[in-house]
Amino acid sequence: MKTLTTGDIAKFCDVNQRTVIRWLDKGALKGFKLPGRGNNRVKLDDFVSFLKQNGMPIPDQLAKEGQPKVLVVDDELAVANAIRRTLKPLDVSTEIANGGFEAGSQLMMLKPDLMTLDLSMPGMNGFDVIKFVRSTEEIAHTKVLVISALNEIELNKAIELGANGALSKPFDNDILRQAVCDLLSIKV
Amino acid sequence: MKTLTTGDIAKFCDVNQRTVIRWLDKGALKGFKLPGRGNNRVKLDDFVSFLKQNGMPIPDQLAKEGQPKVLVVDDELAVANAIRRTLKPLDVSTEIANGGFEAGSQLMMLKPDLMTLDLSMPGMNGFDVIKFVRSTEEIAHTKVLVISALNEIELNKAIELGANGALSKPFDNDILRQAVCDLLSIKV
DNA sequence: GTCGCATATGTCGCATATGTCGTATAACTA
DNA sequence: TAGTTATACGACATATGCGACATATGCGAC
Repeated sequence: MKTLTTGDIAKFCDVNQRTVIRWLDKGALKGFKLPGRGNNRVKLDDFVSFLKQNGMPIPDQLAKEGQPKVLVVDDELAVANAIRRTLKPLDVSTEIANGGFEAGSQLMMLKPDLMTLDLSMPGMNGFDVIKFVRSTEEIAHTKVLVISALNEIELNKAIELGANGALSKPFDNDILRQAVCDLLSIKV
Repeated sequence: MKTLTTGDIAKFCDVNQRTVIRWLDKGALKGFKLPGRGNNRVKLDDFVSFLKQNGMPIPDQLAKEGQPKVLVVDDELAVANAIRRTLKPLDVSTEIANGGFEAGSQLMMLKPDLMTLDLSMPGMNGFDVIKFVRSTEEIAHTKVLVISALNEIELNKAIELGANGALSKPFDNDILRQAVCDLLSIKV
């Protein structure tokens, strides 16, 4: 578990260390204290969410944590790779899950900002996945973008269940990029 | 009784080992010394209460409290329920995952102490699951008990890949209970 | 604009916690 | 047994928390 000291944070934010300590005292930034004299430590994740929450720039060194994470769920590796390739120009990190087990484990491990979801995969019901995401607190905020060859009616059903968007397969690259950017509030 | 060295604790807390020794000297952290040159050991329980007392985050690797958690992975609900029923008399909590997605998400969410695994499920390769568990730090300690209708050769392959045990389906209730107890070091 | 106020942030000094390094040796591994 | 790794500890360097005070910032009123 990587942690940061007040000094580290002061450098990252280009502020005085005293100020960081005050943020911690006030509770603006979440942290904990070592038993000695109460030296502060902040978990890397907490720091990154603090930065995001305040719209502060994320240092290059932490950029990997800062980039929005996208999980591509599709059992056809060719399709998954095509999606990844399409998203390449964007400032996001993408992971591929080509099976139900991988999808589930990666979803809970990465807690991605957005997942693209194929509705029809062997041994896995896409609609159930949407319901699961929406009802599981830790990932409830995850945007779900359905990419499916199913008809309009099914796509609408996905939206009703809580998906944030739906594209029919085959998809247009530009439209996919646009949809992802819209959902993540980043520029193309 | 599981104990930790100063080095272990230093890693967990992301602190210098020298500091851990000072905590021990000062009595902030309870421990005892080996007869040799006085190398320190800390009981796991003492370390956990130390973390709690100081409001420090507890690595989920150590979070274990209460009943051991068992995750039953099987696509046939009847089988899964049978396993759960068999384990009912034991002092464990059981959850069922009857699909690849559920298996993956529950595995990462619960981080169970033991999972029973059906090797042949639609859209999911049991061997890959074993490899995944063994190579993923957060759950590498999870015991894997394969329960499969496949032949001996396949079961052995599972063991070689890192499964902690393998039973052929249909299973004998007593043998299953015994296997689970052995792996979790609890009494029947 | 600028005046004034409330508040956030910067600066300084001190006591002390934590990090670093080197060395002798315990503890582990085969 | 021999070789490897981990550990304790002293001594020193650096970082940290905090109080007290100085300065900067945002913002409404005029």
